[in-house]
Amino acid sequence: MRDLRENIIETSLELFDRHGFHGVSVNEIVKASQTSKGGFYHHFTSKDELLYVIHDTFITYVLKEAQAANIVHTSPVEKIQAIIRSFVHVFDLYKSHISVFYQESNYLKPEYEINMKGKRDQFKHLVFDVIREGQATGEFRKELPAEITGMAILGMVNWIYKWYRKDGTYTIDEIADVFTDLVLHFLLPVEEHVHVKNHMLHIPFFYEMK
Amino acid sequence: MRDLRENIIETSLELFDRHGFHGVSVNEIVKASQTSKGGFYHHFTSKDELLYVIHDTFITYVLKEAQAANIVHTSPVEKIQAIIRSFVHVFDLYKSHISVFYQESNYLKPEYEINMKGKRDQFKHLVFDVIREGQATGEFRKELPAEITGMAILGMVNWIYKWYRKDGTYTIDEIADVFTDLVLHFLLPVEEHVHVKNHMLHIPFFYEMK
DNA sequence: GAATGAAGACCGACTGGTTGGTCTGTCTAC
DNA sequence: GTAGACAGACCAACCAGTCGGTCTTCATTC
Repeated sequence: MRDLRENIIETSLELFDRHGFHGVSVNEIVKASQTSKGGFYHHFTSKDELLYVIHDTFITYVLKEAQAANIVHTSPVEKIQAIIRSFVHVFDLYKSHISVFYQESNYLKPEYEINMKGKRDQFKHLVFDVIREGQATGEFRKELPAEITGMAILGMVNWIYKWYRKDGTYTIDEIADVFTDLVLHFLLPVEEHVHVKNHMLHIPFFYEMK
Repeated sequence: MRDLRENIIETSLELFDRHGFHGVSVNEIVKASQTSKGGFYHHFTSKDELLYVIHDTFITYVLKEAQAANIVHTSPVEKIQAIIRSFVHVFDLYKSHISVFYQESNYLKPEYEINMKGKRDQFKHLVFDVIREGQATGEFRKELPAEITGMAILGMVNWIYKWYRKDGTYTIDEIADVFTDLVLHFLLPVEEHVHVKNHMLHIPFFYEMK
């Protein structure tokens, strides 16, 4: 029980993940964290603030990773691969944060919500921009509407929180491999696929199988 | 105010969509529906049952559509197109049902939850099976793991509820067009893309543009 | 190096308001 | 006259948050 604040966050995370934000009362959090009402409200101004802190932790991480990938790499093909890879990996690190986030984010008080929405939008537009950039250079199929295609990517990755299990059949790396492959297959023009391996950051695990 | 039961369902749907299941009390539902506690509990045994009814309405529809598509069409390419198309279209019909469903389904009492999970799993496996079938006939890329690929499809489509607006830039038909195109691009072997138009149920709207 | 005191960490009984659900009863239709 | 449809006062449970108080830590003073 080193740091009570951290302890409360982790305990609530488990509880929220299992029963949802509204399925857990402050009293239950307090009991599970082996502290008291006083202890809780000493560290958080409200139950809502706790929710906000959970959200912010993970979304700040995602955004930073994506921005880094955007700077490190130059070609859109590499960028989109790196973004998907790091994005998918976040689910390994912050699975319960993300579950809570998507299940409860619409209950956030306005003052918190504005902050969150900004970061989410930044990330979304980063993805859109990479797609548009790839279309401009001719590396990606020009006929695809960038917004719909972008939302397809965000959707398939975000949905991971619903089904991914750390002890499941596939590792997060394998999922990242497949997702990157799927996305490149629909982004790249058909003629380009012959050369696709030259662009690849690494060869997906399933290319040797079957 | 013909049928009070229907009235209550539709009113709550609007309220839940805006404030979430937990953000709306039975008293508020009752007031908005211009009835009383007695009226409400005459038609529903609990607030949870109302949630269940909302869930069941839409998921039963999705499943029926997909099963029909699975029977009507014979080739996996056609099947997957039809399933995606009908799946995407559900968001036009049942947007608020679906929002409530994904935001609150984990609060469902066990007795309701079991029923729901069964139908969801049926749908999921239907998608998996179509992919495996296509791989068996050689129409789809054999190297892709069917489960991950299937979850990618389910994810991108399910995510629609987060961003689709009836009065948005793109119609639901256009979204279905793009999604079907994306999916076929990653499912079909590269060599097959030259012939892809022969398989297509219809030409996507964006193929003529740009 | 003992005494002082102030600030932060934490405790838990308590409160005011709300919630889902009940129950008695009335009003209508057949 | 009986059964379903609805009304609305009522209730126990519970909830997030408060507040007066204690215990610990540690810099400051003599």
